[in-house]
Amino acid sequence: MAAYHQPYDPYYVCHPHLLPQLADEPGAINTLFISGLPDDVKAREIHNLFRRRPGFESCQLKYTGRGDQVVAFATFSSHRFAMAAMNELNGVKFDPQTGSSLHIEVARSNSRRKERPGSGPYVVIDNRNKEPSKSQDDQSDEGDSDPDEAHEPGNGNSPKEKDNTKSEVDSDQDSRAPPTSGHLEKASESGSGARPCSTLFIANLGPNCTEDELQQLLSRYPGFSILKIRARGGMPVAFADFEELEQATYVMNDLQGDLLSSSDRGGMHIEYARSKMRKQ
DNA sequence: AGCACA
Repeated sequence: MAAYHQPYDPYYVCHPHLLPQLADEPGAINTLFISGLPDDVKAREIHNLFRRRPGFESCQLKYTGRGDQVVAFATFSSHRFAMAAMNELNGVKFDPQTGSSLHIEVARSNSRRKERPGSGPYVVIDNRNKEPSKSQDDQSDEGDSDPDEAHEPGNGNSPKEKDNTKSEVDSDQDSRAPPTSGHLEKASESGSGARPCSTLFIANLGPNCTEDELQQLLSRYPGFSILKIRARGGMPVAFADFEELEQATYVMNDLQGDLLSSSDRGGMHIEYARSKMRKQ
């Protein structure tokens, strides 16, 4: 079926302002923190990565000054949109050459640094050691340093370092179907297609995955209660129950695509379980 | 793509 609005725009994904815009509770974070970027990443690349994601508002690239480390922030019009983008892009391979993959988390605080007409398309913050000879080389926008954002993100619970390897980033090619094509529906919590549940379903485990291995990993997260593994003849799958939905969601996002030492077929695939684990 | 326990 042809999209009766915008039939000819290959860049068309969907218009954020047409999507159901559930109001964020005050204080909701709508900014993502992106690390795992190659040190030669360009602001343009970050912009291209996010610009067609529903609800995208602005992004900025930041040279932290710690070595060549570069991080980025992307701001969306709502928390949900930010989560959707995070779920789609987290763990994605950003540079096929080096194999570096994106690590995306919710930022510690919202970016106040919106895209401003006067400041050019990309916001770049350069904290690299200012060599006397070399003035600010980038299109940095203003003088005030950045009091707003958080580098080492962490929602109070971020015990790990990752090495994911996942799908290819679709950054620039505009060939993606809109997640929502016009008609209203409860914005899906994305991530899994399933509806949110405080029990997680963990698949793509290797045949040698042990309950112990998963237990070790999961027990580092707040709210984790019970793990169950089923082999059911085929590959093992696991169910992990959490006290709160938010804690399950955090773990799903944090561990998505991660490799276990027993993994032999890629990283874990984590979704919300179809039903909450029965308390017993 | 794979979702159990009651």
